[in-house]
Formats: sequence, structure tokens, C-alpha cells
Amino acid sequence: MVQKVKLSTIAESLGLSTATISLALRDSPLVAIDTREKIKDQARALGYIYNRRAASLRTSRSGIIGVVVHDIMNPFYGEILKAIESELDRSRHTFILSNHYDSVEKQRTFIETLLQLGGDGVIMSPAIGTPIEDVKLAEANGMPAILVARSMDGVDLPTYRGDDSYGISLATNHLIGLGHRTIAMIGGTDQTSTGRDRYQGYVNALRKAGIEVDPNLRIPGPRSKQGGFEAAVHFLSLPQKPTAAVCWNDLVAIGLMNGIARAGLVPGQDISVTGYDDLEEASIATPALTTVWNGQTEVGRLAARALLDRLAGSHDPDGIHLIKPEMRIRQSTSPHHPRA
Amino acid sequence: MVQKVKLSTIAESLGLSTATISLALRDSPLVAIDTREKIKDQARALGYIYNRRAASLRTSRSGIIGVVVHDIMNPFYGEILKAIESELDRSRHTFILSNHYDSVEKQRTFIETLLQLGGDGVIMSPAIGTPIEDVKLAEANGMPAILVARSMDGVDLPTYRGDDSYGISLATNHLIGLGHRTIAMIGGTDQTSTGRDRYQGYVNALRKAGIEVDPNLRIPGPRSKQGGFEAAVHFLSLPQKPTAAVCWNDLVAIGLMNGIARAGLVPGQDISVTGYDDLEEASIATPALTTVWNGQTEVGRLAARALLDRLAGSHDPDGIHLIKPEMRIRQSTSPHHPRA
DNA sequence: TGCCGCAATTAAAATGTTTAAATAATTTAA
DNA sequence: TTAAATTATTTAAACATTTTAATTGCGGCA
Repeated sequence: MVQKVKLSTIAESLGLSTATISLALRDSPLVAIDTREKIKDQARALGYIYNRRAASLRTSRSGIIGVVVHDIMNPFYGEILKAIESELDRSRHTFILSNHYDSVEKQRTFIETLLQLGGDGVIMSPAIGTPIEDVKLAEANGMPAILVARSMDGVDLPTYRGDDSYGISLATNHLIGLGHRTIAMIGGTDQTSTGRDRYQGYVNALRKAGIEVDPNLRIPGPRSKQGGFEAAVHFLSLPQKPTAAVCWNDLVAIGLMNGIARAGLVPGQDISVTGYDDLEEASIATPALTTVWNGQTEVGRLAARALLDRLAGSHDPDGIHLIKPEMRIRQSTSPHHPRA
Repeated sequence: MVQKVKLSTIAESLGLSTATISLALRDSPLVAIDTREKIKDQARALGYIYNRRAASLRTSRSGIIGVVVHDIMNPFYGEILKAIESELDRSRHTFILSNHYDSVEKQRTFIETLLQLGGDGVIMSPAIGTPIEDVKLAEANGMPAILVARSMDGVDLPTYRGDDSYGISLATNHLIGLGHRTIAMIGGTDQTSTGRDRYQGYVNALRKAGIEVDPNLRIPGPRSKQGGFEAAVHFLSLPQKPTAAVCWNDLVAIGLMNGIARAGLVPGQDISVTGYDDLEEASIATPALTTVWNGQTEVGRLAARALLDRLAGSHDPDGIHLIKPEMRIRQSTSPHHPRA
């Protein structure tokens, strides 16, 4: 259907040209102030709707920003998205969201769609195995990209994320300080830079305390509650009988605690558990979860700001910007005592 | 920046017209098969990117579908969105997502933005207090709207949601069947049609069993874990000493159970709790949550289908389509025994 | 009177597609 | 061999804006 009310409709109804209408609606000082008012009133009266595609065809600015992350239903990303949303909102940008579920194809399709729509920029938490060409594709077509939560090797884009190695070492040190010596690490993968960093933080903390690293205590798995829940059986049957677990994130930790409880043990007493992220939910879990704040609000806010700045012309420094995590001690950890 | 590779770039490089290129890239039988192949190869080689805004300016079809719900981080909506996403994906539509957080203004801004972008349609779970004009605005500008999860009075749009009254009565009957007589209803509001329906279902079930309805047992509140958690204190100090709680949704139920546990009681034994929705999470809660499946996947799937059908020309019946909820009995409910 | 400068407005081109109608090229039928 | 039919391609207009450069009208000034 053709647009019923357009600039020319208003122009004709007032005996003016479309140029004047266009300028007036954007509050250009080139148009006399009372003409401007008259035009705006008329636009409202006729129910005029601005046609962004026509405008953006002319200006090559669409006001669209794409955001693609692993899974928007994961509250970790959810909190990042909220921060991005509130930052973009005040600058009249529309944002288009997508999950990639770690599928490189889905992610590329998204980038292509965004390019077709003339997206002004993209914020992404790259899927595992993202080829460099895919982000280059965006940049090469004039669509700046910013990375959040995950880094990419061999590509020099502005990246905002938590300092994983440091963060996990905080959690591990906390458990060591409570007297634990057999500490498992549950959930996640070692295939991402994040994964390697986290494992490194765990290993470093153990080594520094003179504790031998036992690779059998590393139980990778999904980064979800379900994943943590299912890991509980394996965890509880380890011959080494760990007394504590450093979890990949809060979801895994909560799932693991549920699994532990299901097996008749008391999480926080019989087994100490740490999370990671400090989601809103962590503080209301039972027991309240000892965890590490991963700076998701800061990550989102800074990434959005960086993109907006770049769109406004100022090119802030590329490279990785690490947000310092902070320990949050609650009731899911307690001093070591032998397992029943 | 002007587009570097466009139809005319390809056209010139091959000595053809843009019309031929346009048709070929869309696989029109009007173009000879080998010409078509040659053109597609060349497009790939030059790194051509289809310009949707130009196309949609001409065709007035954008391939964009808007979805706006209360809060995408709420897993109930998350599950609906996933269903919508997977349905739209296979028809090459891009979807734009937004939260309205029950702000009518934010919702209207979203609808306006979507109109400006030439959105083909919108799926919405209307904000509390949405004025009829706001949805009419969409329809009046040729953008069909479909409602999910919530109805709107006085507007005759296709609506897909669970049968709330029936669903809550299932949960309430289940508790009554276990011998409970003092049953509270926790969380949510009575300001929405959903809220009124759910309360009605609770009241109906009680009445039918000859139990007097005590309005003090209705504790409204936020529909979140936090809300349920905080309601626990109030709930546990009620003079009527309820032995069971029907919760607005799973989140409230899980929060409430956490709160009950925090107070030293055992949810599922000392107090029976039912949820609503049957989120993925319900089955891994401790204790596993007895709840009512609210058909969110069906709601999302059917709504998306209905919209696509309408866009394809077939106008399916307006009005409310109720999905039948189903009881899921787990461990958070048990036969009545006097509270300790 | 003629010229200048200024304010307000406009003409016209440009953005990259799609598509109806027209044309050119080739094949088929008579 | 020509007319008709079919196939392949092109012309040109349309979509709704923005923006540069041009135009108009007017008051003031010499």
C-alpha cells in the first residue's frame, strides 16, 4: 500500500513545497517559526507518519543498531541488554535483537540482515568460532562493531568484558581461605577465550596456594541451571570427594545447589558453592549465593556509549576494556569440614 | 556513505540493465537460467548487499515484524518469544523486540517507530491501560496487530492466550483435593483481564468446594522471584495460617519457596505451593514445582502463524483463542497436615 | 531609481530498488 | 518466407525523503 499521508500531502494542503515541510518537521531555522508551527499542527492533524526508509535511503543513516548475543533469555545477557537499551533509548535509536545460540550461521545471517536494513552499528557477543571475515564484513560495509562479554582473537575491535581470570581467582581464593582443598570447577567450556581465562584464574589461585591441580575436578557442561543440576550427580560421585565448587556462573551454581539438595545434602553447609555474575537472582537463592559480580551493567553501558561515540565521529581506542569484578560473599559458602 | 555495490554496479560490469539484475537475483523465470547464474556469481564476487530500504520503499513490504511484551527477561515471555522467533525465522522475517515494562508511552513509541520503519505487522502483549487508539493506530496504517498473553477489552483483534480462569482453578482444585482449606493467592495484580480471570478461577474453585473466600488471603505483588520472596514474610504472618499458596506464576512460587525456606520451614512439606506457567526452570526447582502449563509455546507459535497468514492475505477469525492449560504435579505440594 | 543583502521558500536531483509496459531477439507455424 | 508466438531484456516511472543551489520578495540605502 502506498503511504496515505506523506510530505507532499501536507505540502499541497498548505500550498507549500515538500522541501519546506521536510525542513520544518525537523525544526530547521531555515523555515520561519510560525510556518513551522503551522506545518507541525497540520502534520499532526493529518496523522502523518515519518517514513524512515525513504529518509534513510537519502541520508544513509537508519537509526538502527543491532545487538546479537548467545541467548537473550540468559539473565546475564539480559542484564547487559537492559543497560544497552537504556543507553540507546535516550539517543532515539531503535535496536534489533537476536540470539545466535553459538551458531556462526545464525550470527552471519543476522549481520547480513542488519546490513540490508542499513544498520548504523552492531554490538555483538561473538558466537564460538566466529570467523574474522564475519566481523570484517560489518566494518567493510561501514557498520562499526563493538564486542561485549567475549573477546575475539586476531581482531582489533573495541571490546568490553569482565576480567574473568581475576574474577574466578577471587572466588577460588575465597574458598581456599575457608579451608577448602578439593575444589571442583563446574560448567562452561574451555573453547572460548572466556573459558580459558576462567580456568586459568582457577588454576592460578590453586597453584599460588600450593594445591595440586587435578584435571578430573574440571567438569565442563552447559552454562544453564539445567546444566548445573545435571552436573550434581557426577560431582557428588567424584572419587576425590570435593568439598567445594567454583561454578561457571550463577545459573550453574543454582542448578548445582538444587542438585545437591535433591541428593539430600545441604548446599552451603555440606558443600560450598560459588557462582559468577551476581545476577539479581543470586541474592534470593536458598542459600543466598556467594558469587562474583561480573560488571554486566557496566559492560552494556560502556559498549553502547562507545558505539554512539563512534557514530558521532569520535573514534575511541580499540582493544579490550576489562571491567574489574567484585566478590559478593553470602551463605552458599562456609568453612571446610569433612564431608559426611 | 553511498552504497558501493548496487544493482547498477553489477549491471554495468556485465553490460545488462538493472532490471535484469533485480529479477535475476530474485530468481525470476523471466531471466534466462544461465544469465541468472552469471549474475549471481558476479553479485557474490563484488560483495553486493541487497538494500532493503530501497526495495521496501518501492514495494512497501519491509519484512520487519515487531514484538513488544512486558519484559523479555521474564522467562514466560522468553518462551513465547522463542516460539515466535522460530516461526518467523523460516519465513525470512526480521523481528524487532521491545519491552514496554507496562509503560503505555514506551509502547506507543515502539508502535510509532515500527510504523516509521514500515513494519509489516506487530505482535503485542498490551501494556496495562493501553488505550484503544494505540492499537488502532497500527491497524489504521496498514500494520496488522495480534495480541498475545493478554486480552484487551473493547478491541476485536486476534488474541492468543491461556485460559487463566480454568488454569488457576486446576491448581486450586489440586490443593483442595490434598485436603488444604486455607489457601492464599500470592502475587500479580487484579488490574488486568488476566488478573481478574485468575482470581476468578481461584474463587470459583473455592466456592465449588464450599470453602469461604477470605479476601485477606489474596496478597497481590510483583510477578517476579523477588516479589514472591518478599511476600513470604507477609504470608507466614497471616493470622489465618494458610497451609498452601496458589501463586501467580512460577517465578513468584520459586521466590515464595525460597522465602519459606529462609524462614526455616520446608516448602512442599510444611507449606504446599503451586506455580503457574511451567517454565523450564520449574522442574529443577527444589522441591520440583507443582504447576500449570500455560501453553506459552503454543501461544507464540499460533500468534506468529496467524500474523504470517494475515500478511499472506488470509484473514483468520478475530477474537480470543484460548489455549487449554494442563496440570503438572511435582513435589512442591503434599497432603494437608497442620502447620508446625 | 537601482542595487544590495537578507529571509523565506522552492526546484530539482539524488538515494537504490521494483515493475508494468515496451522492445528486441528467437522460434514456431503456416 | 513471413506472420505469429514465445522468450529475453530494457526503458522509464515510481516509491518518499533530503539537500544543494537557485529564486522570490522585500526593506533599506546611496
